[in-house]
Order: sequence, then C-alpha cells, then structure tokens
Amino acid sequence: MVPVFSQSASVPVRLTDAMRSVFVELLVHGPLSRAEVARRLALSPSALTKVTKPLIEAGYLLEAAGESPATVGRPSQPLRVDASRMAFVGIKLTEDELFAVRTDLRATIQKEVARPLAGHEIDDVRGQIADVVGELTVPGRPLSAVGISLAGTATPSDPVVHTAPFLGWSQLPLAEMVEEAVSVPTVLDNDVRALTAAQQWFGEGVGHSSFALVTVGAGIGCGVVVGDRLVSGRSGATGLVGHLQIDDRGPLCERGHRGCARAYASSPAIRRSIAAALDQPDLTFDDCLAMAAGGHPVARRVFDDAGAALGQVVATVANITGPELVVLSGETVHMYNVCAEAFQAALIRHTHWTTTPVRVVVKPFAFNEWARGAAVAALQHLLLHR
Amino acid sequence: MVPVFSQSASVPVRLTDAMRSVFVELLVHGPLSRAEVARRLALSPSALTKVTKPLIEAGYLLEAAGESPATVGRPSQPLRVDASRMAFVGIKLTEDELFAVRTDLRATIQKEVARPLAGHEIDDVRGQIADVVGELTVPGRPLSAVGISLAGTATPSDPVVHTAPFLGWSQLPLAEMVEEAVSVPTVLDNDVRALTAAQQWFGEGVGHSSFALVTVGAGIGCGVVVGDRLVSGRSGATGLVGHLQIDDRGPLCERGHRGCARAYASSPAIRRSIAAALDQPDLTFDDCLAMAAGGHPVARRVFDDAGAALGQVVATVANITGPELVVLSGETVHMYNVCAEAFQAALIRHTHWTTTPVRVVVKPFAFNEWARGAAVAALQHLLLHR
DNA sequence: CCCGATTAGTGCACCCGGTCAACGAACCGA
DNA sequence: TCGGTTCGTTGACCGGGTGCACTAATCGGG
Repeated sequence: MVPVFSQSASVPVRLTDAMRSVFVELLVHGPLSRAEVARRLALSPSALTKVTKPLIEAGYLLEAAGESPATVGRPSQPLRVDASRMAFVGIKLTEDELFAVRTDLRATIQKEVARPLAGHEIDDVRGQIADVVGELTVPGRPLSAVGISLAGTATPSDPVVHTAPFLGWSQLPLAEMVEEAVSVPTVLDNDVRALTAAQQWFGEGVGHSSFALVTVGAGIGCGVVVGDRLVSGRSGATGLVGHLQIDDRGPLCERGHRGCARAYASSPAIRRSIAAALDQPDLTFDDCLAMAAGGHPVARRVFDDAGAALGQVVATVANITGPELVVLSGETVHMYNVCAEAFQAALIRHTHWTTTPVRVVVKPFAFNEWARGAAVAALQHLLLHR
Repeated sequence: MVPVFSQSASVPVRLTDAMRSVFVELLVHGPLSRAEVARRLALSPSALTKVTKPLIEAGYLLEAAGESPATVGRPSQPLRVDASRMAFVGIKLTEDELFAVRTDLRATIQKEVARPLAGHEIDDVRGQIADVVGELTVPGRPLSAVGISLAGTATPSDPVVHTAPFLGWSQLPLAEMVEEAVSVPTVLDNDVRALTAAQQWFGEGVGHSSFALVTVGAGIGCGVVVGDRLVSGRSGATGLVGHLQIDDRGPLCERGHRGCARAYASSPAIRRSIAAALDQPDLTFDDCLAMAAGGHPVARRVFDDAGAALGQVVATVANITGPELVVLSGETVHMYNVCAEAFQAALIRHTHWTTTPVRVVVKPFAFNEWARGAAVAALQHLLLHR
C-alpha cells in the first residue's frame, strides 16, 4: 500500500484503510468538511483529524477556501484533494487508431494525442504506446499509472488481454510488456468498463450506488455498477448487449443475427441501412443524421428503429440489474435527439410493469472520452486495489 | 450485534466482525479446520483460536470428529457450526396459499406446514402467519428470526411490502405487524431473491462469487449474485425477466406482450397453449409434460419453444451480468428433461460470440423450497446485517 | 456587547481486535 | 528415535480507531 503515495512525495505517507477511503471520498464527492466525511464514512471526528493531517502535510489534500454556507455553529473547513498531485495516462486502442490522454487525479484531461495504429503487431503497438506515454509525460512529474482500454475481454486484476477480436489478439500479456517499456504501473481494462468507471467517479454515476452505462457507436456496450462496485464477470465478460435480440425479422448483423441491437442501432448499421435503401453508398453517418433531423422518411424510420432498439436494450438491462440510473453515452449518443420519442416509447414498453422506467441521462460524448476512461480505470485500480 | 448470539445462550457472546465472518464461513463451507479458515479469511492462526474459543464455549461451534485426511504434519481439527443452535421459520405467501417451514441454521427443514390463505385481508393474513409460527415453534426453543417471501417488491432492509400484485398489497408494513404479533425479528424479501440466497449459502451457488438463478413455474424469475453479494435493485426490483421479449410473433401474455418469456415458458402458458391447440381445456400441466415426453407433436413443439425461450433468458442474463454459473430451478424445472436440446441450442445461439456459454446447473425443486428460501433470507439478514 | 447555543476541529488517554514470535502438540517417514 | 511438517495455543505487543474533554468559530438574542 505504501507505493501509491510515497512516490515523489517529500514526506512518504503510510496509508491506512481509513486514509484511503477518506481520500477517495474527497476525490469523488468534491470538497467536504472533515465533519461531513466523518459522518459519511461512519468514523469519529477525531479519526478524521488524525487521518487528514499527514495527507495535508504531504500535499495530497488542501484546505479549500471555504465559502461560508451561512449556518449556525463554527463554519466548516472544506477539504479537497490536490488534483495536480498525480498524473495518469489513459490509452484507448481501436482497430486502427490510438487515443491517449494525460489527466490529473480528477480525470481532467491535460494533454491529448491521437494517431493511427501502424499495425497490430504487438511489438509495433508496444513501441507506439511507449512513444505516446513519453510524449505525454512532463519531465519532472512521473506518472502514477498508465491505463489501456480496448474492446475485448480484459480486467485490471489481470495483466493479459484474453481476447481482442478487432486487434486479432488473444492471451497477450500487454500490461507487463508496457509496464516494462515505460516503467510505470500499467493496467488493462475493457473499454466500456473503463468508461463506466469514469462515470462512476467523475460523471453521472456520482452519488448512485448502482447504475448502468449504455454506449452507442461502432457497437452497443454496457457497463454495470452494483453496490458501488463495477461488475466484471468471468474474465471481464459483462454488458454484452450488442447482440441482444430486438425482434426476429429485422436487419442482419455481421454475425448473422436477424434484428439484434447492433444491427439496428450501431452507427455503421444505421449508415448502411439508409445508404442501401437510397442506393447512395457514399452517405456518411452524419449525412444520415442530418437527413433524419430534416425529416427524410427513410432516415427517420431507420433512426426511430434504432432508438427503439436502444430503448429496449436499456429496459432489459434495467429489468435485470435494477439500477437507479442509466447513463446513455458513446460516439453517437447525439443521435438521441432525433429518436428520443421512439427510445422512450420502447423503454416504457419493455420496462417490467411492476416498476417505473429507469431514469435515463444522456451524456454527451467527446472523442477522447474512451482514453479518459482508461486513465480512470488505472486511477481506480491504484487507489482501491493496491 | 449482541442480540444475534445472546438470545438463549447461557454464555452471552460479544460478536466481532471476525467472529461473524468465521461463523459464516464455517456455516456455508462446512467443516473446516482453524488453519483453513484462517487462510480463507486472511487472518492469522492465532486470531482463529481467539475467535473460535468463545463460540465453542457458547455452543455455536463444535469440534467435529475429524477423520484424518492422511497427510503429513499434525492432523487438523475440523470445526462445524451446531446447526441446531438456532431455529428459523420461513414463510412463502402466494395468491391463495401459505407455505411455512421451520429450519435449523443450515436451512435443513424440520417441520413444514401448508394451508390455504383465507383471504388477502391483512389482518387475516397476519393472524394466519402468527398461528403458523406458533405451530412451528418448539416450546423451549425460541426462534431466531422469521422470514416472509412473496412475489413482489420487498427487501430485507425495509419492513414494508412495496407492491405485491397477486395479493393486492402496496406499501404494507408487514414485517412490523408480524414482528409485533410473534415477538420475533421478522424480515421480508422477494421470493426469487430469497431462493437465490438459499442457493448462495446452501445450494449450487456455494463457492461461486457470482451466479444467477433462473426459475420457471407460474412465472419466470431471476436472482443475481455479483461479487458475493445478492443484488437488489431499487426497492428490490431485479431479475425481472418474465416479460423479456423472445420474438415478436409468439403467444400473448396477460399483459399484452407478444412472444415474451412467460408467454412461452411459464407453466400456465404452456398448459394453455397445448390445451387450446388440442381443444382439451381440462389438460393439466403434468398431462402436457407426459404428452411431450411421449412425443406428441403439439406438446413437443410447445415445450421446445419453452425451452428455447428459457435458453434465451439464461443467455441474456449471462451476457449482461457475466455469472460463473446459472442455476435453473422453480416448480417446473423438471420440464427441462423434455426440452434440453432446444434450451441448449438457444443458449448457445444467444450467448455473445466472444464468450463461451455459461455453465448451467438444473436444480430439482421441492414444493417447500420457496419457504426454505424465506428462512435463509431471514438467517442471512440476521447474520450479516445485524 | 456579551452570553449561551451550536457546530467544527484537536489532543490525548485508552481500548481492543488483531499480529508476531515462540512454543507445544500431533502426526509422518526414515 | 528423530527430524520434518503442519496445527493450534499462549502472551506480549502494536496500532488504528474511539471517547472525552477541550478549544475554535460563528449565530441569535437579551
């Protein structure tokens, strides 16, 4: 447990469980007074002075300039973590690109890099990762951890990529290899789960002990948090909703399923459907979206179907896991605007009749959100499991 | 924490967290030596003597007559819990019947009672529950807890039934009322989750940190355990797979869904389908099952469709939650025998292609299993959350 | 303007649940 | 019989957390 906070600290700090949980509470729930943290974590007030003192002395916590909330009694002295105290690099690998960001402790992006992937050969990829990490590192400030996320089966608890179909990898000890190359603790994770982690600590999931994240983009993904814990099934296989059957007469997906979720709602499928129906093979997804927004009947229908498929996916996930909230995100969430009614109708229709539909929050998506997720996955792993 | 172990103990025991976890470990994982328990719970050997001594003295643990496992070194001294040290009553309420059992600590049924429910009027039900509890109680031996389960939204953390459609109840503080009537701590729970709890501690779930239970009977139900914790969504709404859409052309359910799981696989739906097709309204479910076993084409087809629907339900649950195992149970699981192939085919077909199908275990079901589940729910609540 | 009321934070003695280290116990095989 | 090995116990000790008494800082009211 020592390594987490000793590196680059003038005063090395020996971490106790209470210190860790206080730190995480302050990191996630923003500035809070000692008294408030004590109440939340069921600790005594005296424990809190004892715990926070070394963290403040070592520079991890700051006494935030407290604006008085105008109440009786002695005003509280809010504490916050010094987000700049640590730095992380998050990397998202896709079939043909590498996105990387450097973030601080609060997952604020400080620098970003995107570049094409030279190939899928592991040595090349390792080299590119090492280059990017070097590029993102500020000389005097060592990184605390590196996170790598990809579409495939991988978990932070395990340094090997089990399968990554789009990269053609299986049983690849990527974390070890990168760790060796860059000399920084490195953590792997599934891309959707990493994104869920980011939402859990720094996004819409804050304050919810259970929620689900559903992503739309090149595919449909899903991450689940239950009892404040990010679920990862056997070898990281959770939230595989991409091929959920919507009906049995719909469009075909690349695996030969008729009417599965990704055949309806993934961006390539939407584009293909409209392009094919109109015999305009060069239409882009954005063209399609514009057409739907403009009321074009074909585009409208395809997007309505996509929205309905998404609504059914969300309802199904909610029926099974019972989250307080579902966050909708992904590269093409903005399409929600043109299919909101279809989505809501399907959500209501497929929600089990004994409950009310889940609350759904649409979370706008920036292209570097995936890489940011990887950084948060690394951060969480460092703070919780070390 | 004191109340759990002090009642009726000649020597009152003050429980620590370690004592609780050691006790549960021994309860669930059978006789184990101190050394083994210490390893499993990451405690020191000395902690174990310290923890077990008072529990042995108070009669909660016994030194089991150790059959030597023939190994080098000093033979270990297995410990086991004295299952007779506590007694529980579990009650399952259905629309028109009340099933109740008395169990020991290991959920072994010692006495059972079943009787028709006089009505849904709360005072009558409360009275009947109190009668049954009295009937099941052995004079000298007070009960440790009473568990009540029903189809509807209820959680052990909360003494009120939120909704119980088949009983026509909503927002009913049943636990308080019963507790007052019988003077024993009383816990409510959803029936499927209670059954899942029983599987988790004393059934197929033992040894698995994540698994799902899918039940077939009058309806289709599902309970989920993730990270050793039984999932209960907002107000206990989880595992609502009954109306999962299987296709969009199938039979109608009572809520007007075409082709949902319960329209295919619930026992009333199966019976109705076959009775209607053959125009023999008096056929029973067992008649139908016998016909299918005998190769009758209509019955065969209906049961195959039911099996396929179940397979799809299991695959969907597994895709989303990623359990190590799925346990198949419920009043009519025995129908699995006549539709195993259809089930397996659907399971494979709907399992996400990046993973292998979950392991499925078919668990035979006795009619008092529901009530036993309620007893386990009470036991778990007493041991973990008190 | 002072004085209780109220809430926040600190210092210090203490407690108690665990570990550590040393040892005794009970088996094996040579 | 004796070393090897694992199990279990004992007693000293350690350290994280609590309890309590105290100080700090603000408010509203007489």
